[in-house]
Amino acid sequence: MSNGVTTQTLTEVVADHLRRLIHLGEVGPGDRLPAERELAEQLGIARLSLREALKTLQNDGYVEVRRGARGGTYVTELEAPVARWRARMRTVSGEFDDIIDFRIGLETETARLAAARRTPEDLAAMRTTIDDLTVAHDRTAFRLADSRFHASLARAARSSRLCAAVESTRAELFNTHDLLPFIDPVQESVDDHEVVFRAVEKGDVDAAAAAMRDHIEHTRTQLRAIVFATDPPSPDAPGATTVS
Amino acid sequence: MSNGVTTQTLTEVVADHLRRLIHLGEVGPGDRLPAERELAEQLGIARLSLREALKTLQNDGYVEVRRGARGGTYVTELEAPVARWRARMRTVSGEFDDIIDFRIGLETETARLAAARRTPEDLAAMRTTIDDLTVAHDRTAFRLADSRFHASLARAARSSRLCAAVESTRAELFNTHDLLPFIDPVQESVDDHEVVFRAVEKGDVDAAAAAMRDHIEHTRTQLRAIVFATDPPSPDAPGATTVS
DNA sequence: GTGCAAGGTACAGACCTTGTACCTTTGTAG
DNA sequence: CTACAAAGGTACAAGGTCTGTACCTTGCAC
Repeated sequence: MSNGVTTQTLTEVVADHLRRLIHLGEVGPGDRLPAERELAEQLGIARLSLREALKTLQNDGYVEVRRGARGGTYVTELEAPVARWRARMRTVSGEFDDIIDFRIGLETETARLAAARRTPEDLAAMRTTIDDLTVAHDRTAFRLADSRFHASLARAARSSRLCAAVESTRAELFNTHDLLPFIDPVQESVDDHEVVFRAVEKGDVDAAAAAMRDHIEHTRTQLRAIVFATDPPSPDAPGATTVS
Repeated sequence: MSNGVTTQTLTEVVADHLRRLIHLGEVGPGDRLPAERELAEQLGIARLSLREALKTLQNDGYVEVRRGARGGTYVTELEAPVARWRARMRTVSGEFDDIIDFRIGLETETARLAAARRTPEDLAAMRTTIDDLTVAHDRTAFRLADSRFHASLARAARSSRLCAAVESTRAELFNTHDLLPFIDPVQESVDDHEVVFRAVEKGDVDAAAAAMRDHIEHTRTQLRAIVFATDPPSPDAPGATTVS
């Protein structure tokens, strides 16, 4: 009738959770995570379970752990994970476009609903994230503001499922700005967000959906150029099957 | 920084898996599941784990278990789960529209991509499911054909994420045809599918998306009437907090 | 060089999952 | 009406996972 089912271990769940926070930019390179005991309590798990998850992230090159006073768990520059992600996008056929197509489905509808349902408070929240985006002076700040913009849009759409799915899907992509030196794509991206915002503000559902589609297609183009560049900035994997 | 994380037990995962098969119509009222030993092997789990999951489904009124020769696990008429689902949709504010909105986002994009990418084989597969739909003579057959239509569309869209998400979301709704005696909504539904199919066949992406949107809005209307009817066909729960 | 705030390690108890063996119920063939 | 076979029902021991608790080690700051 059907095939296998399995459970994840707590360690895996926690590792995924933390990885997602990093991918979404909630914590970025150089940041320190809370102390183990504290974080374990926040997550409602035993310290050992957390430690195992951190071990995984350490092996994957997401964090490094230092002992002693001023010790703790610090997010790395993410070179290794980015290289592995890039190798995977090149290797696994269709994966890249699959994610982008999915995002388009989710986010165009989100934009549409947001345009129909947004309150003045929603608009204010979105405005703030766009302002943050404009003044962002480094990758981490930019990425975080970007995530927050899409999240505030999803909140304005009043759809918890869209909200959750948008976030999950964003977490599957490293943001452009982790892959490139912090340069020109930025202005285009800021403009895109502005266009979406204006349409949502006006309450023009079709324009909002169209603007969002354009924005994500721009992202597709940018990312594709980086992922499939023949001149690779790859610090690690050659092109082989480093896929986990 | 964030809140709790947990794992599911195998029992929960298996129960969800089986519940989903029932919701999707892969097995319907009166059907018998494979014998415990056999099913456990298919799923790659111990018999005890499966038994615990079946116990859950039994308590929830999805299946009944009979002993002896000709014994086994049989899917019920689903009255209790449907009543509980209905109570929940009435009670949890916004849940109902949340699910429908999400479906619209997923399935309009699916239709759009399917129209752009479908091969002759895809069209043939879709045609088959529509034919099944037309000649379906009972709830179960209808529901299964309906699920299959949407699945074949998602396959034509060549997007594994959309495919998976469409299926998951469909599993969150009991199909209309479990909620009503088998009557008039059917013809409208068949026509809707036909319209979507024609647009996909023609390769008209906008028409396909629009047709799908209309179809799901029709479903919303139908379902809403049933869920929020003041004259309840409720065989079980009054209207109270039977929500699990 | 002492204090202290981290991470590192160890261990026992509770719970989950598995594999295996055996018992009970019940329809039906002979 | 008896015996068989095909199901579910029960029991148990071994191994894995998660938790709580206690204690050790490292290395910065004063």
